[in-house]
Amino acid sequence: MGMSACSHHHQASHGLEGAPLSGALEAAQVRCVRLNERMTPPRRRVLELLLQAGGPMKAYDLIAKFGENGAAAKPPTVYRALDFLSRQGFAHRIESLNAYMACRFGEETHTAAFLICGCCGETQEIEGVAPANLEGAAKAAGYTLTGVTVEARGLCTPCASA
Amino acid sequence: MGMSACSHHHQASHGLEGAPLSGALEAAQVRCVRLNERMTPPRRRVLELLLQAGGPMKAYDLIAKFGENGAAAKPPTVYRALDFLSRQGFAHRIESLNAYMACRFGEETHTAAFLICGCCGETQEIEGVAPANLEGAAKAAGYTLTGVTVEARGLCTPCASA
DNA sequence: CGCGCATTTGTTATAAAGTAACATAACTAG
DNA sequence: CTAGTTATGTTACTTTATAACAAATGCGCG
Repeated sequence: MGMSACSHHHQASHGLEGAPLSGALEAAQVRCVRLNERMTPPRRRVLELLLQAGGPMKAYDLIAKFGENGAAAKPPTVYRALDFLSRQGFAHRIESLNAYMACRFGEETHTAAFLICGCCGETQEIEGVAPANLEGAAKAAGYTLTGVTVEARGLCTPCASA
Repeated sequence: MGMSACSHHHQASHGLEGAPLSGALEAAQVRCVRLNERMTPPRRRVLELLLQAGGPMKAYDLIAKFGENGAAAKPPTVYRALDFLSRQGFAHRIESLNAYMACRFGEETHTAAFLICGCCGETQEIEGVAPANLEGAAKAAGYTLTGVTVEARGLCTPCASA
């Protein structure tokens, strides 16, 4: 759930802007065309906000920032865009934060895993940490796997040393 | 979030009752004494409901069932008990379901991992599936780990064959 | 083209999940 | 027994998310 109270606010921004931002949006667009999916204006706008943020965003912050001129969106507009972006792998829901984040990696379907600082909220998506033995345990229990969520809690360097 | 619609409702109950139930409650009580923690009536009651259910329960279902004679609890009563039970390892929050489940294992602190059927909701806690390389990835990113959540989605045997 | 179907969006309303804040009570150490 | 801490009771509210249905848009096809 929430962070522990933490007095030191560092939080490098990590967000995209300018050419990298439009490049990432363009790449998403291209990928949609290839997959026969539609990158519509609201979907594109939500992805843009996530890429600009460069970290986890709450749904209602997206809703508040959605409109170009300070106007908010209606909740379903943003939730539907988030559903789409998650289905296509452009974004992930971070369950333990009730937040959403642009996917850092390419289109290959990976096991999304996150390192979350419990103090400042800094969150990184990481690769290659699929749980060992999970396949075996699932098989033993008679489950066919469709996806795995890994969310690791910890302290980032600045928070640990403060 | 929710399950995919699914017409077949099997769901073996897995819940405790009678002697096994009171035994489990007694064991929790004993463990609390040893750790100098207090197994108070509301905490005990919430744990009892979780053990009886034998599977994930929503907070508001616990709230509704809390009172002995059909009376509901106030939300903070149950949420506080759930916080306590989670801290002590008697229960886990299942992030991707917004639900809570009694811990199936003993007191050793383990990485809680779950197999969740996306169709019928059947959920099992499993052991020994800590993510490979997570320690390394965390270290590389400068994180000190404090805990890990693993939630695997899939289809249980009845749902897969239906 | 223009008709029909599927997908997406707009909109209103409401459900579900969780917490803040503060008063009261119960344990526990001295 | 009294002061401090921990837990509970209670009211009110915030945050998060979805249902339901109407309007619009895109898209294949005759």
